[in-house]
Amino acid sequence: MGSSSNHLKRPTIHDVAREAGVSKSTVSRVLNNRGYASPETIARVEEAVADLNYIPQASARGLVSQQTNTVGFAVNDLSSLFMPPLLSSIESTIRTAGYKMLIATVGHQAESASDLPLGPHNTDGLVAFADAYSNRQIIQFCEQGYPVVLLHRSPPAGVECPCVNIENTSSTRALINHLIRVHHKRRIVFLRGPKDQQDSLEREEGYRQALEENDLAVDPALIAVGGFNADIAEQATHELLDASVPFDAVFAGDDEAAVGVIRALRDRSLSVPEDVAVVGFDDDYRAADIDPALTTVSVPFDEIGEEAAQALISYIEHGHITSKVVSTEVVVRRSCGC
Amino acid sequence: MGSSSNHLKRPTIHDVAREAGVSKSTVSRVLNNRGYASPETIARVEEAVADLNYIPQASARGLVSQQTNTVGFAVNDLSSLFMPPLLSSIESTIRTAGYKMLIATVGHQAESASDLPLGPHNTDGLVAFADAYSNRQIIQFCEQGYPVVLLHRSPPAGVECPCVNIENTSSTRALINHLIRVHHKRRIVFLRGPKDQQDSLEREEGYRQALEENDLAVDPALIAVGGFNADIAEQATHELLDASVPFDAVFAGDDEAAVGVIRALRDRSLSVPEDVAVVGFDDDYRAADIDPALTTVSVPFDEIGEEAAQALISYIEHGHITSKVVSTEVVVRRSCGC
DNA sequence: CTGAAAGCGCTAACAG
DNA sequence: CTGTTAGCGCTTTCAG
Repeated sequence: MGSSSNHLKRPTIHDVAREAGVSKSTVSRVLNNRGYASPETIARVEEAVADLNYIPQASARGLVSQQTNTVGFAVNDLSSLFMPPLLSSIESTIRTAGYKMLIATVGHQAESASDLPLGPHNTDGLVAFADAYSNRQIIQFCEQGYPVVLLHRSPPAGVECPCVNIENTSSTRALINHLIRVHHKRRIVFLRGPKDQQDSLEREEGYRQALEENDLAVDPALIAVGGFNADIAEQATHELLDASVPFDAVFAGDDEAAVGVIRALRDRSLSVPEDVAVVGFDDDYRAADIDPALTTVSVPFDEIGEEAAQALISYIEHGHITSKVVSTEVVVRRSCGC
Repeated sequence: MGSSSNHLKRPTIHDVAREAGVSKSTVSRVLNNRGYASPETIARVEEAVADLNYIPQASARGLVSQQTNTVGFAVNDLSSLFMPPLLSSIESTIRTAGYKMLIATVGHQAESASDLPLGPHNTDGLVAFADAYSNRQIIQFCEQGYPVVLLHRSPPAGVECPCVNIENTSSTRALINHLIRVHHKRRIVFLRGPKDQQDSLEREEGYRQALEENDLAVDPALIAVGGFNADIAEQATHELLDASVPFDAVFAGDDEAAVGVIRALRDRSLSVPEDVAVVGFDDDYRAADIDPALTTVSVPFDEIGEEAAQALISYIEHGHITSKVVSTEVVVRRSCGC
């Protein structure tokens, strides 16, 4: 491997030292401005650095300092629509703090340890999205004292670990209440997200609470799986229709799924919101522009990303462990009937 | 920095060697399966590795091997809607090839070299999106023999460098021809993307060619800046309307801008496509679901990402330099009048 | 088949 | 204020 054509050897600190007529340690000192150095020495070193176009090698620094100045971001799927704001805010926050960002999609399976994609061997800490890492792995990280911040999930029992979550239950309750009280919907479908995902569980809880509050029974026939995914939700909607389960509204679990539900409904010549109201969760990029404009719950992904990144940095640098639940808010548009 | 609570020291190769009763070199050999080792030695080492939960430290490996097994992806903006498929395909391709992915947004300004976010000091190569890096920097990378693959842009004059681009001109020409020939549009606005961006330039060229082909003059009053951005495009549309420039169609430059154009038109009580046809470029996530469904040009971002990643890997590992133009295709929906 | 020894590029005491 | 001296954890000749 690594046999490209013309590899000009990159200059080392030694070359800079020679060029500037000083020792390596002096060069190191001025580069990290640690300790004093005479103004003219500094100038000579800086000139040599510029001349040779010298940049210190990250692995050499990392080896001696035992820090990578890199943080990881582990996700299950990079292609979700809320990733752009999330990634963008995390990246900019950690960059401002002087770190680099290593990204990996983690399949929850490849945990043969030997090829852990992100961990203490290559990062100073990481943000773990939802169920990218297993409980076992998270516990192990915590016990090792390796900084991890959980995103969209809570710590496993018994470990203390910073996390940032969103408010799911009460906003879902408000959303469903709107459907029931304002639009007089009675048979509301709920589409679950991926199995055991905390957001999905909490949204289901909000759904149940709203029904209860209004003395509506929870009909198991109205609960299906949308997987936070348009295709799965589209399919699920068709199945509900095929089974002749009567319903007058759908809470799709998230916006992605809502798009699938709307497609299926249209396909069956049902109109939204007249025949069936559809609501989502996330208020993603497209929510305001699709037809009909989607009633949903807005989630400030950029704020979440910034909080998570900030929490990680403060954990890494000061050992502070801080958690946060960011609030969300119902956004009423046309798809609910308004 | 780095003073978290309870840092249990991670095991080193030395600990594994002691635990397994062999030397460090033997452990290294079995871990990288280089050279022979007796089956029982292998077993003992593997057991020790598992027991101690040992993972080799990336910087130590990198220092000695002079490879990081990491590639960079440099973008100007992580929050674009085509990032998810692009990131996802790049990440999965390079992960399959055994690399990690370091991501950075590069502001084209912070090139004080000393803090180059991605470069030979921390990666084995990188994919550079559009104008994330300046010509000067790209040339320097090439001269150093540092592998760079350009995405959505061509190499600066004089350097040879793999790149993957999309077909802009002919698909734009086809798109505009459709507006002219099928829908009899005569005054078609073109909204430029970011200054000097190659995609924007090529799309403008396609626009001009189509007009010429149909003996229509290019009216400078119909060319404005949409910046590949909804807000800017919305604003630009309002300005055109305010200036009473007559037009019957808009090619927004990309889908993002098209959404902004549609918003502005609606705001002025103009109907799309009846009063004004609107077309975009990219066929992003929302294009099919907005109102009206957007006529656009579909761009296979996942294919592009995979090609770029593949090109980079083959450059890094074999020194092969291969370029590619991926083809795009007009997708006719409702917003053009169909 | 395995161990000893050297060194990757850098930083961090410690003297001067 | 600056140079000398040790390593950081790992891979890799080179002997055995």
